[in-house]
Formats: sequence, C-alpha cells, structure tokens
Amino acid sequence: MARKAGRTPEETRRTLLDAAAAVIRTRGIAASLDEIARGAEVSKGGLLYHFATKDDLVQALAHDLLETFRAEVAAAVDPADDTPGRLTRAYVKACLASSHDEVALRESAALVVQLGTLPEVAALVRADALRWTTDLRADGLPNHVLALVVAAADGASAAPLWGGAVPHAEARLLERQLLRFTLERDLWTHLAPEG
Amino acid sequence: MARKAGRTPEETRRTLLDAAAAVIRTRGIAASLDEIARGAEVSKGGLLYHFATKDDLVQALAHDLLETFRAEVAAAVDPADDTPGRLTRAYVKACLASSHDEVALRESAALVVQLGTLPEVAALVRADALRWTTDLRADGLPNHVLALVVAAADGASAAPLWGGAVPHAEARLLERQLLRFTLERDLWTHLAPEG
DNA sequence: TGTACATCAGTGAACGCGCGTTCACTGATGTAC
DNA sequence: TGTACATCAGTGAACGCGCGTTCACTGATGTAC
Repeated sequence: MARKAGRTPEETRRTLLDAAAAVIRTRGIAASLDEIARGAEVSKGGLLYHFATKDDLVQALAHDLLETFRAEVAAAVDPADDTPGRLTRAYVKACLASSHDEVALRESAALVVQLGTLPEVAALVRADALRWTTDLRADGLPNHVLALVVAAADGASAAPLWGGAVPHAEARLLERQLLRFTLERDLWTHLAPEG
Repeated sequence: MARKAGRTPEETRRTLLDAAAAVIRTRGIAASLDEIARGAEVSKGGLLYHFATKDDLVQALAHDLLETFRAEVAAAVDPADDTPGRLTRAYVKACLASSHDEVALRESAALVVQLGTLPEVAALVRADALRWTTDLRADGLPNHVLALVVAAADGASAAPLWGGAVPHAEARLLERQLLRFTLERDLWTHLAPEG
C-alpha cells in the first residue's frame, strides 16, 4: 500500500510525533522505532521517510515540545496585565496548570527532560533554557523575586520526574501564592537579601 | 589476572558504582557496560560478577544515590535547631549546597531522574519521593509554606536537568530567602490561602 | 479529455553492528590438617 | 610450618538478539501534452 487515503503527509508527520511522545513517555527513551511506528499505524520504513534517522525524530520531538510550551505560556499572558512580572505570571500559570486536562503539559516537561539526556538534544534544551532566562529577566521583577518564583514553578512542574505528583488542590494553592508574591512589593522587601 | 592486589571486592564494587555514575552522567543511560567497566578499570566480565545484570547495576546505583542524598540532608540538620521546619531547612540546604564542591550533589539529582526513566528504577524513585513527603509533612510547617519552599528547592536543584545552571551567588540568595521564609510566621499568614 | 511519465509517500524484507549475557578458564587468597 | 584443596574475584572470547538503517519496489497523486 502507498499513500493512505485521507491522511496528508503533514498529518502523518504530526501523528508520528504524537506517537513518539506517547510511546517514549510510557516506555522511556529505549523505545524502538518499531513501537513508535506501530503507534502511528505506519511502517518503520514510513517513519524513516519522514525522519531520516532516530536522532532526527527525537530532535524534532524535543523542538516541538519546547515550542508548544512556549506557545502555552504566551497564551497564558493576561493582555490586560501591564505591571512588571506579566510573563512570569504566565509562566507560573502554564507550569501549574492542572485545571484543564493539561496535566499533559507537566508530563511533557518530564518528556523534554528525558530527551535532554540524549547528547543530541541537550544543546537544544540548553538553548531554550537560556532563552527563558533572558525573557524572564526582562520581565521587570527584582532578581531575588524572580529566582524564587521560577524555581518554585519549575520544581512543581518537575515533580512528576521523581514520581512526586503534586495534587491538584495543592498546585492551585501554590499557583495563587506565587502569583500574589509577584504582585505585592512589600513582600519583596521583606524577603530581600539586604532586608 | 585475577584479584587485583590492594583492592578489596567491596572497593571494586564501590569503584564500579562511581564509574557508572560518572559515565552515565556524561554519556546518558545509553552508556554501555563496556564503557562503565573500563571506567572502573575492570573487565566487563568482572563488572558482571558484581552486578549480574545491567538492571542490577542501575538499580544499585539509584539506591546508592538516594541514600547518599538522604544522608546529606541528615548531616545538614542543625542539632541546636528545635523549631518547626528543621528538616525542611536541612532539605533546602542540601538542595542548594553549592559552597563546597557539592555541585556534584545537584548533578546527582539529575542522574537519579535519568535513572528514573528506566521502568525498573521508577518504582524505587517513587517510593523514595513518598518517604520524603511523609517526613517533610511531619516537620511542623503549615502545608502551604512547606509546598512553596520544597517546590523552590526542588526546582533549583533540578535546573541542571534542562541545562539551566543556577549560578552560585543566586543559589545562596535563594537558600537564604527560603530559610527565612520557614522561620518568619508573619510571612506565612501574609501568603496564606485565606490571607 | 485521455495518456505517459515523474514524483511523492510510503511498504516490508534484509543486513549488520553493538551490546547484554554466557561460559570456560585462572590466579590469588583463605582454610583444614 | 608446609601442603592440598576449595572458593573468591575476576578475565576475555564468543554468542545471539534487537534495533537502526538500507534498499528495491509500489501504488496513488500531480503535471505536460
């Protein structure tokens, strides 16, 4: 059989990336191309038509996940908010989102870390982290406030990595604390280095 | 050649674990037994004498790292400190330690996460996380304070995972903030859920 | 509008290499007498 | 104290299986005339 009716090449590619994410999430990076291809209902050869090498696939997946997260944060920015820390607040919201079925987002973070253990994608992940640092630094919050808030958001979203699932209620509580902390200046001075 | 002069079997085992940690840290979990064995100056067969299977080795390494971290935290507990949050403070210190050459500790955290991607060790890591949750819950801090402090400490120590190295100065600043936050009750009420 | 041809989007079998595991063997150390 | 023997702590070659990659082939779609 050749081209599947009702599936454009772009859709096939997308399906392959999704299947790769799903399979690697459950089976680890040791997952074989065969498993991933079956997950997308494509032959192994078909997979390799779209991604010439396993590195290609894994790198494309990492790129896709990082871009998705960035878009998620962008979407979480409150357009009515123009006080310092608006990007940071969006970052917090995206990291702690657990209201919708966006537990998947936190699982994706874990997936990126898994992929980052492969030398080929490590550089990609590092570059992305650097970009976040730059963007967040330009967000107008004092450094010590930013460092605390971002560390906490990262920690909560990374918890699945060591099996420590943050329960929904606790996540929302933490989110509210962090958001408030970015907004109340008297708290900043209270915890400030020289305070 | 048989038993190496001047190296007891226990020392060989220890050397193998250290070599495994070092090699996996740099080359990822895809690192082969051959590389690890060479790193410990033992033949592959010699490695397999101590760890019958690769799973055995990896599981032993994970166990070792988790125990080391637990000991590190225990050592960081201030014996003169008997106010609520003493364990949490030790946890923060251990996570953010960067004064000595204990950057290695944070790298070890990353290593545990890498190992945790293998299904065989995931259970081990999860059990350890659960134990930490229990111990920290019993430490006497209000839940919302504990959640924030632990998340921030986790986030900072997990940063190397996505390539975001927290600079020394910033780590110490964050450490001071978190420690202070566990000690000042008026701050708690300020960020409390109902506050 | 029909026909010829090129290209696109795959298929599935085969190959070869690396890696985990097995195995026969060995030299040093510990123990009994 | 010397000797025989068992065990311990390895060695290194060989095996076999899984997995990434290659390759010859194919049927549907797009294009020229």
